[in-house]
Amino acid sequence: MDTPLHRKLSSAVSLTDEDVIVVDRLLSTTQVAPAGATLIPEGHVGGEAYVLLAGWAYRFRMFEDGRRQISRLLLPGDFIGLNASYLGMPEQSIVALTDVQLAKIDAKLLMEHFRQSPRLSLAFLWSDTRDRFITEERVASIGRRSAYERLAHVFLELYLRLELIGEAAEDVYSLPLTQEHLADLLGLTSIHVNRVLHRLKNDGLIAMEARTIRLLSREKLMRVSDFDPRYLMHRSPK
Amino acid sequence: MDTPLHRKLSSAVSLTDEDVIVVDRLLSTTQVAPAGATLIPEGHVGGEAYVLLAGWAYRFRMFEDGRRQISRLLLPGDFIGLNASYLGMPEQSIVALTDVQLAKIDAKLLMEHFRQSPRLSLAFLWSDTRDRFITEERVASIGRRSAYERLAHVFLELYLRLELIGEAAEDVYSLPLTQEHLADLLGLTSIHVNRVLHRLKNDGLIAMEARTIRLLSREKLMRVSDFDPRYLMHRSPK
DNA sequence: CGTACTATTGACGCAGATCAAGTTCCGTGG
DNA sequence: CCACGGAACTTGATCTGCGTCAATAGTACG
Repeated sequence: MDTPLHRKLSSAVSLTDEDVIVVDRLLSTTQVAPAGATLIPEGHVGGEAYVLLAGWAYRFRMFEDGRRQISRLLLPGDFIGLNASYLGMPEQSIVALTDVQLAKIDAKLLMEHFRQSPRLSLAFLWSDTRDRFITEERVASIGRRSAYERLAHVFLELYLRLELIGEAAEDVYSLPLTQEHLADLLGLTSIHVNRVLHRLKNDGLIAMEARTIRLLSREKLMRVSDFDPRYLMHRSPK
Repeated sequence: MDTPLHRKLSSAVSLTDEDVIVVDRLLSTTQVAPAGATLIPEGHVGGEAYVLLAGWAYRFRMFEDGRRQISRLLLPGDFIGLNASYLGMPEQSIVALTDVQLAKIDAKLLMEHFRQSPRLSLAFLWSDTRDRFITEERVASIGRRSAYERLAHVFLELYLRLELIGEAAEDVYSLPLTQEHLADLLGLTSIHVNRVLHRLKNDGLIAMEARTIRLLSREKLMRVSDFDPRYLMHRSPK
């Protein structure tokens, strides 16, 4: 098989055939949900864990007065609520951004497998650590980068993350985020995102049409945003 | 023994005597470093892993033009570079904020122990997940909270984290951060931190003298910052 | 073709940055 | 015990990136 999850895990470690079988079995019970569906409700305890097989989702913090901050974007191959489920701790809300396909996974059972396959547990540790690094780089973005730099940075990040799972190539990928999503992800308003997006286009850094983005100069985007790809823990970190 | 690490881990799971012995053995080789010392240099690969036994440290991202963002504050009982060490991946810089006492740990050996003690590995998974939630809440802070709210929030967070390890009680704790550290942690300038700190004092929310902070009204601080303690995954999440 | 998102554009305001001086606090050495 | 030097903290004046408010225009779908 050649799913996003397989690509992702085997980019980190060389899985044996047996590992692959274990992973496949994990993904056996699939289901779908439409865009906008709540996958994990706010504060839900001991909930289910999933692998996102197709489509995008996001995890967010909602404030009492309506402010919203997206804390993490979930792409195909990413885990949803795995740690919280296993620990029996509450999760933040997670909502489907597009129509999604999910595989429900049994967290306890998965942890059981880890005891048998060091490679598998290493791959998951890698995935977990990478998610954390992504969030820490987001802190750096929101805390210290300008709006222009933040957008440049996130478009590069998404390209590399999607490329890893075979969903981006030749500087082009499908971007289902609205300007409001981008704003909530980057700590901005959608109005400002709109203006800065135009600047990026005018400056010849990106082109967008119909939910598709093209990076016209990764080189310039990297320079602009002081992009250091090491945090993504991919193989050939430029 | 009753170290911060023991308190932290046993707050999550009930460790057996044997687990405690394993943990103790991990902490056998201790060393010290002065305030300002670099514990992990930028981009260092396959480095050492430590447990912070005493003192504070921080992990940060430095930009080419000198901007700095602290991505994580490390308190006694926290792990330093554990995942990165085990995975052989590069780490961000980590610097001692105060004089610190460290125990070098062997990441491979520790992972070995996990295979034998489910409780121990659960405790570490809890710690890891909690660190991630803390960072995600920081994203929410920097992205959507005002400077006033951010400071209120971080003072509550630090209180609860320190209380867990027995280093804060009765709304008072020692706060070795300078205003510049606070600024780099919260995505502000030290000048603005200074002004807002005065507002918090005038409003009767906190009092500070000689590197010690007193929370005069946790109630008000929580209201102001829309503080939801669940993300810290402590036992009695009020 | 209406209803409801989503994107766009302009005018204006403000939280927080920047610039520029001080001042206070300490640790250190004479 | 005091003088010195460098952090750390203050305070004021001014500027600006981004937010807020308001209105319009696409677009998508039922």
